[in-house]
Amino acid sequence: MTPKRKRRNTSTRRADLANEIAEAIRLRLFRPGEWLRQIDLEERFQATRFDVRRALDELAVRKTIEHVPNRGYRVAEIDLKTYGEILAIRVMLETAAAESAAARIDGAGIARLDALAAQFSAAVLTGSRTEQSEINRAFHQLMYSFCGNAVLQETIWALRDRGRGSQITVWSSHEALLASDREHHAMMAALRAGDAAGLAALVARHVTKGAVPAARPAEPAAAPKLSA
Amino acid sequence: MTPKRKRRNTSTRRADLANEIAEAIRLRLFRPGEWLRQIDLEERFQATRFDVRRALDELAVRKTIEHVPNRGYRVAEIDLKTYGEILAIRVMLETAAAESAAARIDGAGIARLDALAAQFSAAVLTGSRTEQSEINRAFHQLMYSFCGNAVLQETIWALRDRGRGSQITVWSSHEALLASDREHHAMMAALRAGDAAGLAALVARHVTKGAVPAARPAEPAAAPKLSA
DNA sequence: GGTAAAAATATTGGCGCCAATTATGTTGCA
DNA sequence: TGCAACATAATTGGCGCCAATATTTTTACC
Repeated sequence: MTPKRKRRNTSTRRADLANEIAEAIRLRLFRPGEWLRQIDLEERFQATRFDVRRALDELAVRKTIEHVPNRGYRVAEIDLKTYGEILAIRVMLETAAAESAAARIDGAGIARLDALAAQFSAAVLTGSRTEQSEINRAFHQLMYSFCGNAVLQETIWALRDRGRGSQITVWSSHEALLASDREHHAMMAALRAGDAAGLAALVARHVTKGAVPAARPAEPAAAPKLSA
Repeated sequence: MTPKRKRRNTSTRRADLANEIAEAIRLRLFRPGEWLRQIDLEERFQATRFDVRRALDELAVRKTIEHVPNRGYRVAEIDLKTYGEILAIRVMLETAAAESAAARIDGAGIARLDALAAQFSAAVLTGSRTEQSEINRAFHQLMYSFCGNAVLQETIWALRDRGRGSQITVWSSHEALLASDREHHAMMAALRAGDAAGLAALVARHVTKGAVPAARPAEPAAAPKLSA
């Protein structure tokens, strides 16, 4: 097994490695609390130790992982309080982004979003959990991309990524998954009708209800409070 | 000039250096667009080159500075569009934080805030611009600290720091400075009355009006829009 | 056999060296 | 003098080495 490409462009490598690792964490290839050994990452991503360390540092700043001196880096585990805090902020930002998107999206955009909603519907039946997750991500990403505020989008995705390392089952049951799917189509209807307020309300519920603590899946979704 | 302390605790050094540099940028010791030469930073902060590079990397991730490969790092210059986008988000988050703080602050907290408001009033008359700025920062920091949402606070301050590298005069005139001072005291009145909605409205105006483009200082503050 | 000390192993992380790149200064030529 | 090509200096940044620290295994002793 000779190293296929020990060193490639070197400038793109550096920048993307952090995102590659972040994606692996999103896909649950590394679980919350798990240690990320530098040697393993070197091999898995065919990168130099130096680049690995840089990427880990970046992810630590982004709070995706946690750094323990002389122990290493591990996927961040966030407690329920912090998770609730993140949700509260997400509700504010995502409703705002959706409202703005409703006012700015055009026909072509709606068509593309529709396609993703349909893809999700299909994935609910046949796809894997990670497939569903990625399509869901793409749907919301595309929707918020019409809000016209790049910083707002960055902030939203930073928060979503940060909330990942929690003991939360995003779709705690198949019914929850179906509910998400229905809500996507309801959002599309609101978008087509130009009903910004309605869309915002849907998004608020979607964000809050989509993620239920794994321990108590039947808990009714509380009204979004600012503190957990 | 012998180096007083070339290496100190080494673990705190690393973590704090980024914040020290960030503070220097806040205080305008480095101006937007200015290059941060690693050798200079080494000497000024008595740190090793390695630590300097780490700190610069961190600030680049935080978007406080910008990295140009093979050129180095420079204080980020943000355009008016991005600045507007940041303001729009800040209005959302800071009004929410203020509203929550109003419901949770106690008498002792109000007293401490009052002290800072008084300090600001004094600094308006006698203090330097950076003094005013730091006291103002402390005032808002303390106020938001009562909101009960740590992530929200982090997010707010990340955005405030990020908006710093713009061609904006925060207090474009002495009148603007006086207005800020008056608004601080108005906020205190709202807090004492437990008027969360009133406080939120004040904060929204404060955030939006406090920062006026230097080029057109007389422009009336527009209603907060989501996109710039 | 169980526990504690000690050795061996594994992993992280500080740091210096120097190649690559860019900026600056100088020379030669029209 | 103005411009371009070249030489020189300054600066960044990749990377390997190995010391410091943590973890596991072995050994020794009760």
